[in-house]
Amino acid sequence: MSIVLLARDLGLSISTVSRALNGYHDVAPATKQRVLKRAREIGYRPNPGARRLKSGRSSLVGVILPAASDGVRFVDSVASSLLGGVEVELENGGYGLIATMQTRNDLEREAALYENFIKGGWVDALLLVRTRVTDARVELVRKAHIPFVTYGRTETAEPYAWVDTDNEKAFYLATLRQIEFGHERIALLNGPLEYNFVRLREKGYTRALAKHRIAPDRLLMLNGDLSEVSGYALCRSLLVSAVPPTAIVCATDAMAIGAIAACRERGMAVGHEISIAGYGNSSASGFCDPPLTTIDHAVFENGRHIGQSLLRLLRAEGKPADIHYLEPVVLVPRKSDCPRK
Amino acid sequence: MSIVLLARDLGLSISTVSRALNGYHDVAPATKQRVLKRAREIGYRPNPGARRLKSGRSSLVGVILPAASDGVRFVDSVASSLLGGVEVELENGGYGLIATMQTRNDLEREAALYENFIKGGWVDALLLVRTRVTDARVELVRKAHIPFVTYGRTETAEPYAWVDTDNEKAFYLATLRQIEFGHERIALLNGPLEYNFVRLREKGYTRALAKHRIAPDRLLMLNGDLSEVSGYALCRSLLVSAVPPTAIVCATDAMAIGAIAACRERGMAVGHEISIAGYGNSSASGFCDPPLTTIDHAVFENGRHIGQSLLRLLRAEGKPADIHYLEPVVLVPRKSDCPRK
DNA sequence: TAGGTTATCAAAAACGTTTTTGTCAATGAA
DNA sequence: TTCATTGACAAAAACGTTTTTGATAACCTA
Repeated sequence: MSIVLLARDLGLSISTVSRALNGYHDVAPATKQRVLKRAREIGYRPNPGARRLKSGRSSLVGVILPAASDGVRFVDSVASSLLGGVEVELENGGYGLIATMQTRNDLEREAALYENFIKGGWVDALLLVRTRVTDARVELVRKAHIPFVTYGRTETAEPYAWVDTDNEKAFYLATLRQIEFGHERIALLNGPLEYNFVRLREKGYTRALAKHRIAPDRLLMLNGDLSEVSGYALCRSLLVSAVPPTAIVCATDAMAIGAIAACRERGMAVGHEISIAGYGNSSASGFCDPPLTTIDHAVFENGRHIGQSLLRLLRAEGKPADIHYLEPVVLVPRKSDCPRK
Repeated sequence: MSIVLLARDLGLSISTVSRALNGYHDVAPATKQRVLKRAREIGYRPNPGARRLKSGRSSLVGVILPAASDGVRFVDSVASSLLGGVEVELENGGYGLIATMQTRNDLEREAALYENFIKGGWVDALLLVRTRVTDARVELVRKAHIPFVTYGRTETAEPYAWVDTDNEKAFYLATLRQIEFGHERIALLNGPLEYNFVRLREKGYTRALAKHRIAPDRLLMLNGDLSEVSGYALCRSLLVSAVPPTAIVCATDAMAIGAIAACRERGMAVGHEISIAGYGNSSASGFCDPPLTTIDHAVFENGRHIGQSLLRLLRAEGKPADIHYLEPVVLVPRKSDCPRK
């Protein structure tokens, strides 16, 4: 019964107080200031449940963070910066960010989880991360008529708002660098094919090969989860193959670090006898041996773009079809890759 | 107007439907089943705002994830597993977990953030992570009369519910191992002293030294943030000092990896000429060169304990003073540490 | 001066639940 | 038979907002 107390304290009606607080124009500037001041003094906080119930708005944006248990983590390295950026922008716009965890990676339960989260009515908009090539969530959320932006693109007919890193360019650059080093047998250690960014990286890789008329070799394009273990195992299998690659580009720095370990195990000098590149410019990438040539991209900035996009949608300042941002990437040359021997 | 539609559809009163849904005993078993069945068919979901408004319960537990920008990250490696465990347990108990981000590490703003989050009334209970030696949040949350459990302990007079990893034991073990290797000048690369786990690790370290009557040397106990960069810089400063250590125990695997890089730079063979140990058993720790001797602990299990503790508090099945869990740790010996030369 | 417009505030009706209180019949005990 | 008890449901009052609709006085304009 908080706004009534505030109103009583001020000798005003509840409605006037409410309208003053919400910036309506039919309240005198003087009283508006008086209300604002007293509200601050008294520490008044509108009950979000009541506000949500009446107005239908919660001033909250939601995100569901994918599972961590299956090795394909999101919460880890990237999310921290990304969500930080989102939060910073949303805060400026008077919105908050809440996240909930997705413990299992089960498509059936995923739909139910999103359904619950949306219909639950906790949030005014949604952020979708880790988009798949075909992603049922996009349709599900669209049907719920709730504004959303995706981090990463997906294949769908209808236009939607997205922010993405230029994965295709990243692997085009990384692969091109290996080709310019004289490599022809270049392996790609990629992630699970269901994810859209994995496809884009493959596309960038093959485009670079095509530019130099190198026929892509299916045996050199491997998929794992994004971890060190996976990078180690895949690289190991490559090294014992009939015609091993002379260069390897990896979908994550973690995979590259695993690959380096596999090479070391077989006595191959990475950065001399074999060329390896990673992706992400993780904090570890500069300190492994040899320091990793990798791709840097401004995740925090990306988060800010997402936040801004969400605000535009929430304020109906733009159509989803017009809201896109492709984050540039930059190659960070270090010592893990080298000219062909 | 959803429950009224359901009630009308069933030919029952709103109150009966509500009481059936909430498991009260003054509704006939037959009608209860009928209501439950129809509710499922129709996809009825009680409006959480209205429920919260009326009953004061939201069935949600909240956690505020500390800043990521200052290098002392939490969201990264640990939180992913921890929150996964929390979520799994809460789900069993009919509760959800929501998180919000703390973008800046400003104590003033932190208080306001917690105040807002609690008074906002979104959650029924709170999880506090990354506890400091003296932590104002604990008092703040206690005064708000909302159940909470901390991950990590703190110094406070009043009893509270906590779950913690045995940091003291971990560094006792790690240091003891170095002593048994014959080392006497053992450095400790620790985190920011404000955090309680940092103090506990220092305590374990000094206890091991004391056991073998080695006088602790303040010059060997360094503090940084938990990153590779920091580990690199601190190790570097140690190596150029008058009497460099022969062994280094680090507060994180990341720091250890940075330290290894510093040693490599000076041509020192880690695992032969110098002994280094990490903490956390991160996925990278097994793949760096040399593979890292480190401390493993079951973060996910820890999360489950937190979830269970929260449920006990929410159901008033226990007093905070009785709810404690100290997670055991185990040393994972690998190749980065070695006997003194 | 009369009529309409505007500025400022108030009254009251919602929003969708939960919970308190009440009703009514059936049951049991005396 | 009578009166208290119980079992199963319903009516209605909240919870704390926002929003629609009204009301009053002050201000214009002709």
